[in-house]
Amino acid sequence: MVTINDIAKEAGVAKSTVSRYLNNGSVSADTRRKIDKIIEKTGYTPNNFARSLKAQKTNMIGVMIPRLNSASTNEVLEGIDEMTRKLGYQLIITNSDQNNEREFENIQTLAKQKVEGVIMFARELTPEHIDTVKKTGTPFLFIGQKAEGIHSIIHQDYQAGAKIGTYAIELGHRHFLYVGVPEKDRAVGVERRQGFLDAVRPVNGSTVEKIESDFSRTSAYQKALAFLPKTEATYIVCATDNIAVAVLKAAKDLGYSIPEDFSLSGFGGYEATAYVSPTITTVSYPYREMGLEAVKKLVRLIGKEEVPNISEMGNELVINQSTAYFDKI
Amino acid sequence: MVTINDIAKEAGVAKSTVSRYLNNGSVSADTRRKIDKIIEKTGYTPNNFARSLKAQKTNMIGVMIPRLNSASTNEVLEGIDEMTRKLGYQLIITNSDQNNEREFENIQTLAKQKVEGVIMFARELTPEHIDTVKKTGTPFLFIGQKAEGIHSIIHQDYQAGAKIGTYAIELGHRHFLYVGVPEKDRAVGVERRQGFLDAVRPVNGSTVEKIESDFSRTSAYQKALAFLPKTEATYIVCATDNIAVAVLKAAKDLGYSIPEDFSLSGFGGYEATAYVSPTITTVSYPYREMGLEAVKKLVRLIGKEEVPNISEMGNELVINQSTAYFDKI
DNA sequence: TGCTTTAGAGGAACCGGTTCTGTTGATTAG
DNA sequence: CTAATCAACAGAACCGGTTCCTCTAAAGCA
Repeated sequence: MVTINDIAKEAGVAKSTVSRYLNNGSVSADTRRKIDKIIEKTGYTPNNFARSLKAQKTNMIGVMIPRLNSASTNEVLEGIDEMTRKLGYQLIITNSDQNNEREFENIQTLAKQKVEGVIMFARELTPEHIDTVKKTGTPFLFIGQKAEGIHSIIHQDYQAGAKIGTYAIELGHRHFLYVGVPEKDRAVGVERRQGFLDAVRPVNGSTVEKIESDFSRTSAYQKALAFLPKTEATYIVCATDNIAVAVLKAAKDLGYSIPEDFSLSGFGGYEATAYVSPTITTVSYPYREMGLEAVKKLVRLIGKEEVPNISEMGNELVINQSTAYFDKI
Repeated sequence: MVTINDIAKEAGVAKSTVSRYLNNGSVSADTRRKIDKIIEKTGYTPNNFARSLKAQKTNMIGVMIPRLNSASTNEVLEGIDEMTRKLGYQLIITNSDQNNEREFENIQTLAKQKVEGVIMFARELTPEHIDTVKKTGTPFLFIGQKAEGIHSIIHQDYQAGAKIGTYAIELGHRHFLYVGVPEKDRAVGVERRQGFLDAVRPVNGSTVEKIESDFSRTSAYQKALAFLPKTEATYIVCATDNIAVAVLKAAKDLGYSIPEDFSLSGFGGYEATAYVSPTITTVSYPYREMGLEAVKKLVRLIGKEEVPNISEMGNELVINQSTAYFDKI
């Protein structure tokens, strides 16, 4: 590897001069030209490690995601990437594969890497998570879940659930099937559902059947195949767009028509909902903006500025073809 | 920040002792206990930079992707992530947003970061790319495209195209519409198409109309809306699954039935093709395996082992519901 | 008991940069 | 003409680790 010493030696100057050349200036035109040429020739690039070591600043931000193949995660990531670059930071992305052990590991790894802050896509949050995070002393920002004493940025999941509930009731539906996800994910598994339930329950004669899937399409598809024939629901609420796409597919494969036999909706606002037939009604979340906000907020945290503990992102009901009036009342 | 010096001072030992404690051993049980306690108390984590600086080894691998919201990229990334972790490396992911300038920038950034090797998802490859890469002196591996003098791992795109061509001819189709992507992406834009054309052209009376989209669904959807009504084709070949999903949607919106009015196929084997109706015939690519292979190959390159210049991954025709015999001959 | 071996620890050098201090020769002000 | 100023550069210290060399005291051996 070519180092600053090699450059200095070859140019016949002190390495401090080369360093000055690389940074602020105060180098004569003559020396400048000499160094220029040698760097060009050798293809020298300064070692960022050595730099960071002295500067006590790594300019790196860590991101921890639960899995790589999630549309929502990737949209947030795009936002993070954009803002990160804009603010002059470098991203280190680690994947935990939805595995708690690997999350702990990754928190450690990022700490060793001396990233200046970490954005973590939270799923299930155990006390051990909170503990590990606090021990690092590194600024942390959770995305998607809130936790005592740690800054976070979340969706208004309860409100999103309520929007769907209210909308479905307005359409005249009274019998619902809720395809949910495990409660370990509080935001999606509990709050989103609760918002829906609270909007629907007060209405006379309403019923809600519940089944639980995970976040994968295969699981939702299987559950739907088994459950659709025996439900009395006229409206199927899916906890995510992915689940909705899978349930739609299952319904079609069983010979049902959407929205004639069932109305159907998801949450998220993924592109996929617009490229199936019928297009799926959903609540659209501002993923990209969330990524932008997350980085801005983290950077303020790094700079030890005052930042509100919890930020919430809004969302918006998007009515598509998969939902219709229940006119057989 | 807590450093090894702080630990040493507090324990009343030399920092070399603490270092030995952290690494190989040769520390008395007594001292070990003392240091143990202090590290626990202070939450000390060794600074990887300082370590790398001395060790001349960063244990980092850089990955450069063109965009974050691509299903195929993410599947390859999963494979990369898995193998990377297995072999004890740390991933730095940079996104170039399909922008050449940013690719050059990122190559520089990764070089400064002193990653031990880089896996780059190649799109358009200009001489400047090759040049920039070679100048870094860092081991590089291209995914998806080959380039003179740089190692790469690619799909058998020509063969994949030929598979679709042969299959469509067997079904009795003679008139084709090829929805392609720009030729700047040689693998997808040229070779995949050429494989198809070479399989189809020799057949008597066959015709191929061509339109060009980009990799986005919106673009493909718009083009299809305009073009489907006037084509004489009975089989639509889409250069990617994403395009196929969009064309399917457009066809439905125009009132066509698939495969009754048109047969339709894609390339890639994304999950999405299985969750639309009808399911889409495609060629399935081993993305995850490609990621695994890529890291293995790169690590061999880093270790200066002999590695074949180009590795090819196979692929497999997956027949689904979107293609049918053309029986009106 | 005396000599050799070895475990455990300290000290210094080193990795590749940045930055502070000091020196020198030329330029400018008085 | 002398004193003050300044640009340009050299040299040394430092960042937080690792590692090599050296020293000492205890253990092993004859």
